[in-house]
Amino acid sequence: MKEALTSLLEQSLSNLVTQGLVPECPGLTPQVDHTRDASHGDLATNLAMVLAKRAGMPPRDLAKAIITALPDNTLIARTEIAGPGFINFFLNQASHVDVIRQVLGAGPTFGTSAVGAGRKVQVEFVSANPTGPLHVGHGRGAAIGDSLCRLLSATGWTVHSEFYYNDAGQQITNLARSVQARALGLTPEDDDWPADGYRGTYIADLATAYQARSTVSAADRSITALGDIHDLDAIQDFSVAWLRREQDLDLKAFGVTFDEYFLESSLYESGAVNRTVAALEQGGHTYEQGGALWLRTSDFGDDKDRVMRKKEGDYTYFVPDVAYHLNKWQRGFERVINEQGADHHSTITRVRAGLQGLAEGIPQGWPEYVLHQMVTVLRDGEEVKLSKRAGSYVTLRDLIDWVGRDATRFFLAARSASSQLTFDIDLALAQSNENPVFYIQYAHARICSVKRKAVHHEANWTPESGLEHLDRLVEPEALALALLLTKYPGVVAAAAQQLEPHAVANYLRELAAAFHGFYNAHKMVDESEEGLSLARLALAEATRQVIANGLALLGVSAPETM
RNA sequence: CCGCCCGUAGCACAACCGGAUAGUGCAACGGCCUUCUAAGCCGUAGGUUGCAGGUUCGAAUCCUGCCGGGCGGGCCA
Repeated sequence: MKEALTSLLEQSLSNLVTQGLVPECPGLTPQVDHTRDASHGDLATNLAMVLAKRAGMPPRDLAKAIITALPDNTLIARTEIAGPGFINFFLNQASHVDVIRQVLGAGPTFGTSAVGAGRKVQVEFVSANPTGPLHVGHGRGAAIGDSLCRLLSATGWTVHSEFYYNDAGQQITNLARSVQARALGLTPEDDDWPADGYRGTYIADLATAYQARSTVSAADRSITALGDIHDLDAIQDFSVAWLRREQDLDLKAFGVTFDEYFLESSLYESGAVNRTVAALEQGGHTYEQGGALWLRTSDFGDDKDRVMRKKEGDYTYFVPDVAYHLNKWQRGFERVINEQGADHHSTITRVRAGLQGLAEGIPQGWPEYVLHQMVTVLRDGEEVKLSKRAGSYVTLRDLIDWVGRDATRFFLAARSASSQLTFDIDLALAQSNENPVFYIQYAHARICSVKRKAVHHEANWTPESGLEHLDRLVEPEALALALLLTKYPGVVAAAAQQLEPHAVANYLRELAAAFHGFYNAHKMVDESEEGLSLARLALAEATRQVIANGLALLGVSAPETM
């Protein structure tokens, strides 16, 4: 609809240029927007105000000229010049309801597009190290990252989702020592407890499982415990697998899966880390100082240089990160999106600097990042700290258990990633039945109920048969609802393009409200009004389809009954 | 001291990337079920968009400076 009007305006413009009223403006596409207020029409453009200066005409006069130059069409009932020079378009009835036919025809694919053209994009998210259960922050990353995958896929990209984790390193050694200490009967309160040990109760469970010689299977590995509490390597291998399985269960409960799990250790084993360092040295981007090897990241926009290899000979964390991203590039991902917590934002400059130093032709802004701000968890009015070591943090599993999967996903994905987020446990509990997600799901279930009713009423009362009676839809509530449906493809396209899943959530809330209003104002199934009832059924079904499509993008279920 | 993010109604958040009278949910108040799901609808109340300037037809949005909050600025990850 927007596109149709934009094209009409472009024709009007070229007419005006021909007449010499307006200078040529290459690259200018008229901006058509949905209005906020129905009294401003269905759609509006600010074109006259944008062009007024260049045309040397008052905006309202120019608006009049633009309208006069519009080609004949069947879409617009009337136009209006308003305020400082807006042109408001009032669509005719047929233009409003035509979308119903489109939605029913396209079904689950309504709103999808092919802008990605099948190109490869990799989305890395969660990437928690296997040292504890997933916390709320990981949950936010999972909700946003998974939704991004769905959005990109819906807009024609070939999406590869990936989870990267460190299965060796110092943190993992601490983990193994902690489990060993538990197995030896120590508790975090004892003096002999490892200095940087993990204190959570899951460590005790892990120690018990290890000593019981349990077998655990995670998404990417399976192992049986040896049970020898003096074999630190064995404890470490088992612990990693055990925690990977815990995280898998959390993600599964959250409805999130990955195409690939990538191990940091593999970058060392394959020699990729060493090759990366060698390439950076050859490129002349490194120097030695104080016994350490430094990378001149300041040549690439960092405010100071960074250590790559410590005095002791170990690499710092961002070196394997650079090697990892080179690997992504070599796998052919022209586009890579990393979704991670904002506390890691300083790695962006370093990783990009390292990649530039490799001179592999990697674009400067590659990879892209979506950073989500921290989640603050309130309980009893007090902040619960998200400390992995403390073991007292709120886990993703806790949230799912308390408020349910759908509400948790919606809550975490329905807000802009760049905003800090307060997750008030008590509020979430108290409002679990009044969460916005239920409002949307309820609209879906209601429509399903109406359809059941209609089918029982008369054999031929199906939404599809309503397509012949769309001219019966004339009430403001019906037309407003139909107009909202036309916005959906644009919402999906914008959300995918801007990497903002929360736009879909906001739209769905708006759509559900429009439906609830329509439902309450008009009887859907009325035996004395067959044509009208059928038309309303068609509109309801189109609404249901869009709600289902939108909820799917957020990974939220669309129940048929509630 | 420097960098990134943020500041919108009592609370949690939106605002189609510069548009018209700043919205939604919760909380508060008043109505609506003998009829399709009341997890709903209709209405009332609630705001100097942190503060002060600037840019322009037009600013919550862009620029500058303050104030306040979060996260970074480790040879930690």
